Amino acid sequence: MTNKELADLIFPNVTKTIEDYEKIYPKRDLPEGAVVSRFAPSPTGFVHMGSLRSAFIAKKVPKDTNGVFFLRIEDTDGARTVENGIQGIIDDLKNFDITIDEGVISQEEQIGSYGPYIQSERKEIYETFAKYLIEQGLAYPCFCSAEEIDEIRKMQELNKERIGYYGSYAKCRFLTNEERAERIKRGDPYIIRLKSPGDFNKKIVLNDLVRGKIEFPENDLDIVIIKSDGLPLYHFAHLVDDHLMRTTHVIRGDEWISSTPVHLQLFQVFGFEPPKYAHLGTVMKVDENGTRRKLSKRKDPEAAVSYYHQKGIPVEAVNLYLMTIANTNFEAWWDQNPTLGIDDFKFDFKKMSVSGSLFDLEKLLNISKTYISRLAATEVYNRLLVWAKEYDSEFASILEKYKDYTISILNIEREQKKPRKDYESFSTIKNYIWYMYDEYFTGDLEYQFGKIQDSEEISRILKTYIEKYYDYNDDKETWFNKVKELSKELGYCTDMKEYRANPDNYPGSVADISTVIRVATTTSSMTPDLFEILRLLGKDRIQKRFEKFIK
RNA sequence: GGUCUGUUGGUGAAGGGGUUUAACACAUCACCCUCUCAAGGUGACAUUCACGGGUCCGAAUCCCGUACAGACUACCA
Repeated sequence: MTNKELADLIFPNVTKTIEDYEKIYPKRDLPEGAVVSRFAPSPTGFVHMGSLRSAFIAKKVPKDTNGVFFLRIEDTDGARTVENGIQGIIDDLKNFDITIDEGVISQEEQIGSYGPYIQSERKEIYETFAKYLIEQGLAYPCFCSAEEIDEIRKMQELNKERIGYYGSYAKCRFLTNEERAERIKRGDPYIIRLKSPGDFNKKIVLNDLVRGKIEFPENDLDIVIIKSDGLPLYHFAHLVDDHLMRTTHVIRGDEWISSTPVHLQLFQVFGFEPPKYAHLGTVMKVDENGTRRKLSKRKDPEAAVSYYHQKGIPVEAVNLYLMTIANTNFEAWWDQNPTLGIDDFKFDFKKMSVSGSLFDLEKLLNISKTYISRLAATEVYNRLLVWAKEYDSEFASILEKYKDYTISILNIEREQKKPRKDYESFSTIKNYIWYMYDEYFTGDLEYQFGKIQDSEEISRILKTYIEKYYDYNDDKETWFNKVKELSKELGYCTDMKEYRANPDNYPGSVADISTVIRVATTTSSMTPDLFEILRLLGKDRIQKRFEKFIK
């Protein structure tokens, strides 16, 4: 029995050939140096910070080179697939401004002419490639059961040999085509394995874009290419898809590095030019007990990309952070080119850290703070509103009701050379400005007075201030001079240097007087510029808030 | 067990044989500025690059070994 006959027996319905597919998916017509890259997750639901980082880089490189970035869904394992998993991935990518040129854009819809981009829809293509291999005698059906494989492994462990289906352990490799055909006809379950041409004693070199030259022994394992459910295994799907989709760069996590010899071999067997590989270090995190470990979707809320969306951390800030951990020279560049954005920066694989970087939420928040501080107040308002509409509808309605007022609040200490950096995310803004709204300034409030606690004294300060000194029309300088006059009248020190030198000579200073006014109007001793706050609040509200303390 | 990879301050890291007394950034601390806070400014923060050998006039940088960590070693991706 010939290999061709065996191949026809196994894949009777395959009518197309590899050549046919080469024509259907021709070489891409792209400018010199254009990179075609992809993000290829399993539909397990959410995108993890580490995957987002991969997706970010996989998108960035084509963007820099006028190439193509596509999204492929790797759903060949039913056990991993989650309901609405595809939608979850699409949403997460969308939320982080990772737009695709080709691929899956919704549960039902795909764009691009190199599809389908969902692996379960490509079964026929994989079969065509597998059939070719069988015809060439480069693949064979394997009838070994899970138990048999298990036994082989145990024996190998016992003999301290390399584990796997190879050499003389690859029992089904030695079956004749007649035996194979007979068992297939008999209905024995089987899978398809590659007849590996590799030699473990020979070396194969991978030129990784991030790590440089890595030497491996050749793969001599007869790996599974088609499972019993008829779907391909990752390695085989990668070969078929990335060849046909004309991927030039495979950018993926470094957990794949060990299987690259298999992938290289597969490309060699077909005579295809392999893509370039870039293996990215794992994103780590420090555990409670101080050890490093992979950022975990289960244990670390900050690992889920949706966390940032919920927190209202601007996408740009997350991207800026990803860029700083992706390319070590980005931060310095950004510092020198504050007006330029990520798009103006050219990514370089050589400027990547090889070992896994530690995920630093604090640094991300710092970047976020800086980013928000550089936005115009109206921009902050608009984005705050978008966030609030999704996560805090009560706040959203207040924001809408007092639009101009809110913008003025957000503008405090903003339009200056070094803007104030208070807000790390949209979700925290409310904590900083709630007291500006009467809707929130009700009920039992907790006032945190400073040095001056005596209620008689507080009453006296506020009463004198509002009756004698306060004038809505004062400018900032006049306003503060009046606070000083008030302090003087009540016996407090108006010169901070003098006060610090001789604190015992005074009951307190102008700072303490300011604090009383500040706390009475806001409950907090820590606020932005008090003059601005008083001006925005207006006399009526100030008076009303003072009443609580004036006897 | 095998195969790969990595290890520079609290963190991200630069530097790949000699102008590095190890850049820069985040964090921390101190001081300054200052009506509070934030911001900003100034300064402090690794006598040393996991450890042990070797090569060299000279090593964080090259070589060997050890330790530790991670990945892979599935009909998962």
